[in-house]
Amino acid sequence: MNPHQDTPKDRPRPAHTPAASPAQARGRRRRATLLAAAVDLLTEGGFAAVTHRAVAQRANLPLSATTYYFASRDQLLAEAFAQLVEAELTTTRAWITDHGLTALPDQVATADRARQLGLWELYVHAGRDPVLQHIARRWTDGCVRIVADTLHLPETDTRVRLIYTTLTALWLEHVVEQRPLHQARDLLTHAVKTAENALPPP
Amino acid sequence: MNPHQDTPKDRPRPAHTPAASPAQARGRRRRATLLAAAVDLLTEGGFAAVTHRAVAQRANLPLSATTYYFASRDQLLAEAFAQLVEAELTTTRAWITDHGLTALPDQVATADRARQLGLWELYVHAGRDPVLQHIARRWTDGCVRIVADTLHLPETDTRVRLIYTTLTALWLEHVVEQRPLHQARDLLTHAVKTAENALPPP
DNA sequence: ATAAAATTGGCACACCCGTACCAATTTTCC
DNA sequence: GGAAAATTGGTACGGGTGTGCCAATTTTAT
Repeated sequence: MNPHQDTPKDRPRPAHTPAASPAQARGRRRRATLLAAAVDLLTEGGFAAVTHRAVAQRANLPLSATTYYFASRDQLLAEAFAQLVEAELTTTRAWITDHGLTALPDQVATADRARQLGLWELYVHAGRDPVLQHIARRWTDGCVRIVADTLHLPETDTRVRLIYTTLTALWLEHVVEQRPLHQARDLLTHAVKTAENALPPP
Repeated sequence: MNPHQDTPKDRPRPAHTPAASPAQARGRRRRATLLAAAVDLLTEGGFAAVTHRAVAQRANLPLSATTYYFASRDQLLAEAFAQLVEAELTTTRAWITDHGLTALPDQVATADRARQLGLWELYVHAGRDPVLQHIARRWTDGCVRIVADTLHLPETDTRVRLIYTTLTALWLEHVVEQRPLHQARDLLTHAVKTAENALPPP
C-alpha cells in the first residue's frame, strides 16, 4: 500500500499520533480545545462543518494539530459525538429531576436547537458506522435509565420503554419540524398518565 | 453579484435550466433517470454521496445534464427526498392494511435498511433547511393519517398521536441501533392495546 | 549535558466538489 | 424551408478537502 514503507520494527512508534492522551500537559489541553471546537462546529453547521481546517481555526491552532491529536476525521467526529451525548444526558437528567418528566418539552424548547440538530444528525449517521453505533446505544440506554429512575421502575418495564419512545419521538419531531409546543406537552402528559394507570407488565 | 450580467430583459429566459418539466419527452425521461439515480445514491451512501458527478455517472449521462435539469444540488436533493417520502408512505400504508399495525416492525426489518437510513438522514437535515422541512412535515402528517385510518379515528385523537410517536421512535431506533426485533414488536402491541383500552380523549 | 522522544507548524499533493461556459446538435414552430 | 428555442456534451475554473511530509523546536529521561 505505502510505497515508501520503512522497516516497521526499526521505529516501534511512528513518533507521531500520540493516541488518545498526549504525554505532556499542554498537549492534553490542546487536544481538549480541539475537541470543544469540533463540538461547537458540529452544533452550528452539522457534521459537514467539522473539517480539520475549521476545527483548527476555531481552536486557534495550526492545521496539523488536528491530524496530530486525532488519527482521522472519523475519530474526531466520534469523540465529539460521545462528548455531546454525555453532556446531553447530564443536562436532561438534571432538568427532569428539577421539573418533572412532563416538563421535558419545555426543556427541549429552551435548549439550543442547533445543538439538538447536531446530536440527532450524528445519531442517524451512526446507523452507517459501527463505532458511532455504540455511542448511539449508550445515548438510548442513558435516556431509558433516566426515565426508569424518575418513575422508580426497572429499566425493563414496558411502561418505561413506552414513555421513553414517546419522549424521543416528540423530541425529534419538535427539533426538526418546529411544530407548536402545546401539542407535544399535552400528548406527553397523557402518555404518562395512561402509563401510570396501566397494569404492570404481564 | 454576477460581474458579467447582461441586461436581463433582452433574454427573457436564460435559455438554460428548463425549470421542473422539460418540453421534450426524451428530456423528461432523462430527468426522471437522474432523479432515480439520486435516490439510489442517497440510500446507498447518505446524502454526502449525492454529488452531481455521481448522479450523472449512475444515470449514464454527462455531468452537465445534472445542472441542466436541476437548478442546484439542493433542488436535486429536495426532489429526491420528496420522492422517497412518497414511496415510503404508499409502501407503509399497503403493509399496514395487509398485515395490521403491530406488524410494522417486521416491515421495517424486511425493508432495505440503507433506504431507511437515507430517509432519516434527510429528515434530520430538514431541520436546517426550510424547503426540506415542508417535506418532512408531509411525511409526519402522512404517517399520522395512516394510523388514524387504520384505527378508524380522527387524526387529532390523542391515541392516534400516541401510537404514531411510539411507531416512529421504534422505527428509528431499530434502523439506527439494530437492536433485537422482538422488543420492538412486544412494545408496540402493548402500546396499541393500552391505547385501545384508554378512555376517549377528554 | 546530551540523547531520545514528543510536539509544533508550515507546506503541498492529489482529489473531489458545484457550477459556469459554450460550441454543436436536435427539435419545434411558422 | 428556415428561424428560434431546447437540448447536449465537453471542458475549465476556483475552491475546499483529508492527509502525508518534514525541518525546527521543546520537553523528558538519563
